[in-house]
Amino acid sequence: MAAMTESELYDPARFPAFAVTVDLVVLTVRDSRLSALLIRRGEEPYAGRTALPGGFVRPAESLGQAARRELAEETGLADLPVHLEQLATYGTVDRDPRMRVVSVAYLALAPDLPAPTAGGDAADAHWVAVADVLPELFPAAQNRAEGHPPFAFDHARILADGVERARAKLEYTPLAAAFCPPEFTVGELRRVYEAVWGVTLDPRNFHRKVTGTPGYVRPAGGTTTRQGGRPAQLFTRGDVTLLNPPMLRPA
Amino acid sequence: MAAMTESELYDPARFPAFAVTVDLVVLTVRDSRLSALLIRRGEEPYAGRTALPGGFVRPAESLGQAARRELAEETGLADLPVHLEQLATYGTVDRDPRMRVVSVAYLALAPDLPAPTAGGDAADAHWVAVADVLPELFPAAQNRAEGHPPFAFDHARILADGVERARAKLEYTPLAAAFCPPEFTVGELRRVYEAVWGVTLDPRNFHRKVTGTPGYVRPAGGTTTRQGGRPAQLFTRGDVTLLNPPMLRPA
DNA sequence: ATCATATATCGTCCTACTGACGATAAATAG
DNA sequence: CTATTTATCGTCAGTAGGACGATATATGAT
Repeated sequence: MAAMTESELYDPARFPAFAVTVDLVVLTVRDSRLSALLIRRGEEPYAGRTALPGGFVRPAESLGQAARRELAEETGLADLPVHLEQLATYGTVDRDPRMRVVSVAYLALAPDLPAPTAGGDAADAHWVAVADVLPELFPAAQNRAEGHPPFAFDHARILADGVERARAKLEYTPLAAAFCPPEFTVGELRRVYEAVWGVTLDPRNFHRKVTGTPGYVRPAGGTTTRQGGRPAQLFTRGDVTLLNPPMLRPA
Repeated sequence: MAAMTESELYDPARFPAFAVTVDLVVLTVRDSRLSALLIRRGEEPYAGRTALPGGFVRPAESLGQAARRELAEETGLADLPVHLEQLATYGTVDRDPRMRVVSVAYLALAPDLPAPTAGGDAADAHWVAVADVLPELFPAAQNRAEGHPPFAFDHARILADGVERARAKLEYTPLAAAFCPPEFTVGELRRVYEAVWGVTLDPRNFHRKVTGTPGYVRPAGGTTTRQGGRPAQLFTRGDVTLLNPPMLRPA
């Protein structure tokens, strides 16, 4: 039995080839709303449907390299300080009607970009508020229950998985700062949590929590009045990778 | 540009095929030690090296189905009540010298099995204490620093990633019970945490924590004296999927 | 039988963290 | 000049968690 399994392993004819793609869940916070970078498909299958940016992995690049390349192509900006991590891999038999495709999804968290869709391939990419396309992820908001356009492939699930991953990571890592510019205020950081989690947080307790968690943020020296009201101190990202104690989502 | 990308997408000749495999990180707790199911490779490449069980994904099965099939083949026991979840996907260009292989790793958590390696393909599979092959994951133990056999491919990293996933999941999910038989004692559950995290926990505080977390465990009615000492109450798994409050690893 | 030992379980004390919320500071809008 | 907005500091009570004492009930040794 074991020998037969080994012979099967090494016989490429018995194990047909797969196409491998990367799909990107690129999230940002715009106007206090969690938003995703989405495209509209121009060709079959699923022509006209909303989809995640992505593409085939090339023979000479690793999965992570493919994800970074696609990200640079779709956002039109290379070498961005965006956080990129693998999300999950999707390999249902008939998720693509043309051939057997295994898709490795990546999650990217970006600050609100100055030129969101400037580049070439990014011509048809645009930011969409997640609450408008997946309202079930924001039960607190009054869901207008509008019929939003269906997604291509299993991209609705991938996007939902990416949002859930981001929500979980905000709890115990300092990744919320990845949604902010290099210098940010406590209020801006709080609005990130509120947008991603779909909740409202007490500004006073949040301020105490952030400034009291060692290594989360470091004073940058200046102040700003970007948001109106009393000027707020500017901070930069700290150096910890794990928040202790963690930020807890309200039950 | 966008049109050219689309034409690339649909031209199978320009995007060569990948082989797709699943690799399994199967963990259990035996004799109070975290152990993994490992095999010894019989053929090149990496003949003689230690490796994770796994194999090629078949054309008609999904990734999860392939993982369950391999698990059944390797453990020799089908329909086991083991927890199985996707871990991560590894796709470095030259991780396999024969061809371009993308491997989707799965994490399985099992109670100590009565017949660990009974089945056919499982002839050369055996349980190995993780601390013996990856001592750097257990800095608290006095590392005997023995040269352990090197792993095939990138399986050392995959195993390490699986252990780290398991460690994290014990904190905020009731998955520790997946290492226990259907009925277990608080002490047995504590030894799971101690084995996986590589720490010692205060039995009194642990008992208070577990019995005080709503939905984690439910009294089964009987008692047992499996471990010697005063008889302990038996419990079964509760119905929550998220522990609140979570079990916290000692800093 | 008695004692040593091992495990299980309950309780106490103290500190840290958190949620609810009052109060003050400093900008802008009218 | 006043209302409004955002930022920041404090207070207070309830909860959770680490350290650890005390007791209960089994097995194994003498």
